[in-house]
Amino acid sequence: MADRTFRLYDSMSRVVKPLELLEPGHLRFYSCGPTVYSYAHIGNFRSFLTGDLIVRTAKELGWRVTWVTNITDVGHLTQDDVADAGGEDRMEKALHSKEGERFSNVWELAEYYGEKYREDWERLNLSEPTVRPKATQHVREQIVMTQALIDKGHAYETPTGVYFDVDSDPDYGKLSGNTRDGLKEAVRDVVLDENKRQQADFALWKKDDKHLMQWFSPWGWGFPGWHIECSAMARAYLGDTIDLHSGGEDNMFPHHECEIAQSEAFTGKPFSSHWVHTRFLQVEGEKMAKSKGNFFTVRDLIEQGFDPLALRYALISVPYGKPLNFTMQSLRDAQGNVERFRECERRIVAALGSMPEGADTPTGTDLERVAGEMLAAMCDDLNTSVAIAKAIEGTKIILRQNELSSADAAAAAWFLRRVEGLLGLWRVTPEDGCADTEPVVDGVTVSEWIERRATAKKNKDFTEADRIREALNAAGVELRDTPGGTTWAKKQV
RNA sequence: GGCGCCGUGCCCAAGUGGUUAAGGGGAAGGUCUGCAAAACCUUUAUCCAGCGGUUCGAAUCCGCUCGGCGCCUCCA
Repeated sequence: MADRTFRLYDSMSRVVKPLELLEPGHLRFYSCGPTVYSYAHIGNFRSFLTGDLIVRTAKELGWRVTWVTNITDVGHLTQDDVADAGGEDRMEKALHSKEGERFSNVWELAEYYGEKYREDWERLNLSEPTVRPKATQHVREQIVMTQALIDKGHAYETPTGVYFDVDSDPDYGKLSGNTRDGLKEAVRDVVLDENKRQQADFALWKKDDKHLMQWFSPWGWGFPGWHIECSAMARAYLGDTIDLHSGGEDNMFPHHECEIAQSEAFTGKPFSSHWVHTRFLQVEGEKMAKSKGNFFTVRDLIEQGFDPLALRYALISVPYGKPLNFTMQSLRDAQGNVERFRECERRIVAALGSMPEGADTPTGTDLERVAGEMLAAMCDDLNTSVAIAKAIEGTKIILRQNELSSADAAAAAWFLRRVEGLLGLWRVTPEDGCADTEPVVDGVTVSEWIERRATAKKNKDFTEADRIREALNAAGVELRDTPGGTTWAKKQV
């Protein structure tokens, strides 16, 4: 397994190529995280899930992974509007919105949404990053880097801020394909400013002593430019050159382009060996937008009763490099499939009493083969469609047998753990298991009801048996008669 | 205006030069069952928007036409 190559599309060279590590067996990876001014939506998470899947695949390959994904808790310009120095940024805008009324300041607002973001992250079963730095905790590094860029002649100060001099970087535009000539039009964080040398020059520091979040710097009170935070944090935790950097497709320009310019001008070394960008998702064939009424946050869908793992399934069912058409139907389709993994778990537990640990020697050669194909699919530019198909093929092999032998159950458990590790579409039911606490219906436990129903059935009292089944069903408990007896499961949406 | 993507069965969707075009949903039939549910099995595209070309050979490459979408601006 260790000799497998992990191939990913690289946006810089525009070709699928093996992920090459600076230090063999150790992936250093930075993913752009969200600006926490609101609840994260499913599009945000499609992009974060790409990072998660890369990390999972790398770990299945036995690599050590240092994964940094930031939280941007500083607001940035919503428009290229320098005339109005008190103009709102995204954080301020959120604070002044109806949603934001309950917060007393932007710091509280950022803290709140950052916390909610981590909750969604956990519910969608993303792996924990090694570090999750906040931009506000690294302002000092950003100031140091900005000062150094001035010293090296790559940046200059104006009455409104400090700007990166795009002309000082002959490679500027190498990621996005944008040329300086093509950048006559203003872009994000490219501020209209008479004092700038070039329209395309972008802000490293904005002078603003009225901004709600401000820090003191060699250039007075103000706040850092958006791009510099990622350059500073990536370097702080991962070093001058990293193996891989990811983000949404919209990050390619200007954000990542500017990060490359800053970091490489600062260190004189290549910034990242590999770039991965996740395509946007659409909803019912259209761009997801609040104005279109097809805008979904993760928590909306979960509160509507959808299984978080089904949402995860739907969001990773199409490879990251293609647009994903998210539909309610696809979410319902996903539900039954994540349930299959749980059904496998029930069969295993029924056969062994619990999920066995350390069953690394599968007796099921079929399962071993399928797991290998599943990993191979992920190594092939994260072909999640094929990997999921393989996971399902595995469940069929397991569920085909009505009762598992203990050897087969051990193999099945091993396979489930591969699905868990690589795709995250199944997770062990928690021990303390509030999730699986036995429901009590009308003051009687489900197992007691099952016994009463068995008695009724034995006495051919099918009316009573069906009445019990219906009552439990109405209470959200589904009964399943198997050759080995009756089991139950909570009904899914 | 600049750049780019997509069009595969009823729906979602993998496959991008060569055996029988993955997988999921749905539908139909079957096994099991008192009935149901769950699970499993079987069936469901001689064909990949249309037209033309390259090739021994194309859903996969090239051109055109039609249709849908995205980025370039806050956005993952």
